[in-house]
Amino acid sequence: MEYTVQRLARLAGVSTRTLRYYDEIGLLKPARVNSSGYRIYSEAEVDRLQQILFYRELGVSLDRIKEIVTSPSFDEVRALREHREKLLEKRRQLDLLIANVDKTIALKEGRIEMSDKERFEGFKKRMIEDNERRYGKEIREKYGKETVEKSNAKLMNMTQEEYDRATSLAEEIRVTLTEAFKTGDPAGELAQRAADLHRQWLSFYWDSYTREAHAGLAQMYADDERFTAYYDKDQPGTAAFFRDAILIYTGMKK
Amino acid sequence: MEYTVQRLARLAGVSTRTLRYYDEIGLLKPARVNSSGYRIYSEAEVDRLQQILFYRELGVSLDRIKEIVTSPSFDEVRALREHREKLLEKRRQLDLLIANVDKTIALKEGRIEMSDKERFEGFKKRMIEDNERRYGKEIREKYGKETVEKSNAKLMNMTQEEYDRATSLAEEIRVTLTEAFKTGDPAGELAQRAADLHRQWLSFYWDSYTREAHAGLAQMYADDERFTAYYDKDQPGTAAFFRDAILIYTGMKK
DNA sequence: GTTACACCTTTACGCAGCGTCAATGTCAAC
DNA sequence: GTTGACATTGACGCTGCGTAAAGGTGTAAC
Repeated sequence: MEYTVQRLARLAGVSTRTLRYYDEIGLLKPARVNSSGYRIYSEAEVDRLQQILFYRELGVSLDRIKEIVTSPSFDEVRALREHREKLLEKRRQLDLLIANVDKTIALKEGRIEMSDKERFEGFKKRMIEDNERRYGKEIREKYGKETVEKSNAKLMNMTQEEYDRATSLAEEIRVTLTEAFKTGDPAGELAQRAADLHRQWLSFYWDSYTREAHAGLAQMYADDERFTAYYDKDQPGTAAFFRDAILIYTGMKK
Repeated sequence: MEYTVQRLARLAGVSTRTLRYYDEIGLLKPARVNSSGYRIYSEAEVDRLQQILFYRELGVSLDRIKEIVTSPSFDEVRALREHREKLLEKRRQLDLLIANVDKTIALKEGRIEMSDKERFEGFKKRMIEDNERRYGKEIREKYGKETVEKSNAKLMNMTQEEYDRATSLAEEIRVTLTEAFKTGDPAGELAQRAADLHRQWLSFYWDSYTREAHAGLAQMYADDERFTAYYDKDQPGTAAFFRDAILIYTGMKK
């Protein structure tokens, strides 16, 4: 029995375009081509198409299907297992999305009044996500993956009291720094107090403190406009001043 | 504060290409364009971008996001709800896929020995699926959706005994028909017996038997090569002969 | 003043898996 | 000889950008 494209297409329940595409990508070539250029398929191609469609229904990519059906020694089970993993990952993503959509709907409707604790948890998570989005890749490159993960983990484990303490520390730093800047002396008492407060603040996020890392961070503050924008907001030059203060504090500069 | 593409891109953690694309599709246009054609964004655009990215993370399509962020009166909750439905549907599909992949892996590994009953159930299902794929659309058009659904439902409800009986009936038909064909007389005893057996066979699949439907099916058998291929395999002409026999049996032809 | 270099622009192909014209050739039947 | 069904290749479109390529700007350093 021989089939033209349309006959085979109807037999298998696919479109002729699909068959031509499969020919094009070398997934299913016709048994022969007649003198007018018509594609002629025979039984072997019917079987192969059935196999192809079987894997397609499982969501396997045509590329992968090609590997599977062309090499008879191909490890189908392994391929399927890997495919399964991908599907599971997709589902996890989907579940996350759905949960987030649900939460958003509930929030927009005002149905859920978040408790302080929940709000706090959500806030911490968002902070991490936000930080990730903004600086994640860069910081990971500079400080290594582990440092960042640990920092995030530490933040997630902070109690609200610790968090509040860290937040008020940040505010204290800002105030002290503003005053210190007016003295113009990064080695002065005020500037050094700001640097010390910053060390305390840091230890809320960092697992272990080293003067080198602290100095490195200070340098980054001054180099990166996204940080300087924050410190220089009221008094341009503050970021650089703060860097100098920390460099002196950590002993990296006289 | 004003931003060039790259600054805004870094701030929001997206690529410049993304921003230019959003400009292109009218999702996020810059506040203004300077004399050299540079895109200049300001605070309002930062906010809007944050909103866009928020919905993007929920998996909403850019088209939909556009609707949401452009018209302030847009019913966000409804949009989210619809989006949620789509996500759920996707997950259902995924779950099905995963289950099928699991089954396939187990089968290929030979881990599960299907019981006769399971094998039978699976076989019935496959038969229906196969029939669906091959003839579904066509038959639905000819006989109406209901007939087909009922037929499928009946098949699924058949016991194994009934199923075996139907299968052996089919074999009996084949044998009888082969002999009848040799007599060359579609009105003869053998041919009419074959037609009667076919009626019995049909009643396993059809909810209600009518001579008209039977005759119609016979006509289809002879017209459709996918059926004739089956009947004419050993003796070409058998399909037409069988049609004549049934037409006589049903009184549609003298 | 120019040279370097980072940053900007538009244009356009590529990705998966086909759907959907469009323009044109072939085959069997009336 | 003409219709009508079926075949062919070619090419664009869909989503959401990534990734060149080719060329203009901005600004700091020499």
